[in-house]
Amino acid sequence: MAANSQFSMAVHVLTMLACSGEEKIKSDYVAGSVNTNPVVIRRLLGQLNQANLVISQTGATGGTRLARYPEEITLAEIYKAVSCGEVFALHAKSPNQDCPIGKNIEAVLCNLQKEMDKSVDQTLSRYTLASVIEMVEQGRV
Amino acid sequence: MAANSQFSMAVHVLTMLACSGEEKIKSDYVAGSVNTNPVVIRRLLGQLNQANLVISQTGATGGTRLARYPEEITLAEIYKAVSCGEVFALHAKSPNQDCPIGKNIEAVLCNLQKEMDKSVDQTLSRYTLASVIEMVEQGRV
DNA sequence: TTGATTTGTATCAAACTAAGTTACAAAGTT
DNA sequence: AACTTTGTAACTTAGTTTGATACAAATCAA
Repeated sequence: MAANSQFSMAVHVLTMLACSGEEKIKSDYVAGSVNTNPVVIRRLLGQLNQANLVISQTGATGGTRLARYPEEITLAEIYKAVSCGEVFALHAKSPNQDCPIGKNIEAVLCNLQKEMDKSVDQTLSRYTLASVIEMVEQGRV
Repeated sequence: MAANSQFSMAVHVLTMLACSGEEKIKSDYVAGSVNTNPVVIRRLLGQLNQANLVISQTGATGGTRLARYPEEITLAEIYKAVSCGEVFALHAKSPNQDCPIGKNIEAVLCNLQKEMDKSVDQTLSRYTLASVIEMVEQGRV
């Protein structure tokens, strides 16, 4: 399965917004840097808006800017905003409940899933948008 | 995007094999418990076979059994065997290289990706198939 | 007020992926 | 030789993602 690339795009877009400070940026401009369609960007910004990460404005001088300072936005928040928030999925179809393993495995996996999500969250919480900008500016790898 | 459910299925299948000890199990039987098609199971077992987690045999008395003891198989190995091994994907299309952010963001994300993968690996390494069986048997949640 | 611009969203098509199904060759047992 | 099971190819179906077009609603400037 192809992993979600929306998170990468979101970090990219938010980094651009962060670098523009208070100035509002247009979806057309962002689309140019991300190399995609403006509507794709607006859809993504819609999700980030719902998560209170950005503020958008319609109209002639409209556009989008960050809702908070880059130091106050962690990558964990961004991940939560655009991902299903699950590293792996539980069974699509429920297992056969007559099988003793099938009956109990789901609960075990569900707990494991929660633990994984916590682990991912902790790792991503160590970074803020500000730290990403630093790395990008320094060309550090 | 929908996360991969193959890992869940793999853990389920391997738990069944573990509970059967040395006895070989047929894909038809497994399919019944997982509630899917035998060919789907055989495809999955093919991946697990390539990762040296199971051993299969064709023929009238054929089937599949674990290649190692359940204590020696970690969930991290299973995850690696059936997943792309990436929590999130990098940009599908490469960003615009004329943009200073687009130019450097990929390297930063790539490093972050590696760190995430390591974090996931560490968490899953704490569990073996044997510990999963314990949890399933105890109906512990 | 009018015209221009931009977001937000609906709708559609194309591309891709995953899952399920059928079919059958190859391997192994009796 | 007859039977069973895996391994795999080929195809269909369903679901998701991406890209594109279109347009209403919001906002600003003249």
